Amino acid sequence: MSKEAVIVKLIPVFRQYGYEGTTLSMLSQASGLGKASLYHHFPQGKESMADAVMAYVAVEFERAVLQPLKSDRQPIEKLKAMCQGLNEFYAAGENSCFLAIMSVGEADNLFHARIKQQLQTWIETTAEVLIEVGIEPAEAKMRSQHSVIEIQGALVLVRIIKDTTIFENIIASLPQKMLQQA
Amino acid sequence: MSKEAVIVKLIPVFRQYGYEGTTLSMLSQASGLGKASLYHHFPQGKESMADAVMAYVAVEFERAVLQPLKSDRQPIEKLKAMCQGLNEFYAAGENSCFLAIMSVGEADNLFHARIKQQLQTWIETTAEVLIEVGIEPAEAKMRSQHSVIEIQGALVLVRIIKDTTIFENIIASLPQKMLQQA
DNA sequence: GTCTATATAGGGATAGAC
DNA sequence: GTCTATCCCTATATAGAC
Repeated sequence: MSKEAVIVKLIPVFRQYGYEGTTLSMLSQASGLGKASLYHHFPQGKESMADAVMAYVAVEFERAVLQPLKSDRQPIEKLKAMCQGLNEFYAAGENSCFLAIMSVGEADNLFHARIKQQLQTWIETTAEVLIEVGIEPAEAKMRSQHSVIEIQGALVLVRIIKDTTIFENIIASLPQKMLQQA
Repeated sequence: MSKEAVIVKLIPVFRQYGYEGTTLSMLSQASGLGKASLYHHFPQGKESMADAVMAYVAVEFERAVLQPLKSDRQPIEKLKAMCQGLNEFYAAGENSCFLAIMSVGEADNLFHARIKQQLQTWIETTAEVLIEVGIEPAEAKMRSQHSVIEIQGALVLVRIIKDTTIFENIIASLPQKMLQQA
């Protein structure tokens, strides 16, 4: 099995149980590999498995969410494309955000710098699009940050209330909200 | 030491490390009691410690956040009082929300029903105030839910970015936002 | 009510055969 | 590259003295 194929199978385990709630037994079962086989792919053990999963997911996020913002379409179209990417990336809200899940406990000690960096890149990349339509940089940053707040909050609520329309409504309202009176 | 005094000392451990990231050794150290002494207070072990902590925090939330909404003041004053309570309860955003932290992994299996119930009570109690000023019940629920989304999202961002002004800004804007054009 | 000491299970991790 | 078998450690939990 390719390393990438293994990583893909580990993703849902870390996402559901968090770093410390995930055990090698779970990862073994999810991947179909014995524990020792996992150590062949990840000599540093659980920590490097989480590391690989985070890196893989970051690339997926870049592709699904950030790339659309860097295309040469109209700003409104870019934002709509981002929202489509968000809907896909978070499976309509059913997927918890890795950045939120991994910013707790020991995982936070291990990955904090990367998590913070990723979140800020997201905010800044979105802000660029707003600046493009003439919104003041400071205001653009605020709006962009606010959109991320809404998304993260919606993901928490969906996890608890189990109603994906909460997430879908937030996503649907995002583009207009971000550009309003611009 | 009284049971309540013990519970208070356990709170920050579960809040920072989550249910599965918290160990009895941590709880022992935080409380100043030996592991066996903790079992005197909580015969069911870690699960009942988390249970007691969740119940205690729920009472604090009720007092700080929900009670102000049930006073006989003007609606806008009630919302402002809630925001003051939120700021206190979440320590200006430095405290992660227990409902969010405990809705992950094994803890979610143990506590999901209570967590969902608590979140919905919060949303409904806030909605009552909006209905009081003539907002349609459906719209009141939406706005109320949206305010909780913003709070939860802000708590996630503060945890990662470590800037409490994010939370404070959200809180400051809440009352007006909830009542706008009502 | 708190302690020391201990039991038991499962966690992460490794050795070495195939 | 995957396995079986095993190691060591820590986690949860208990027994029983004080």
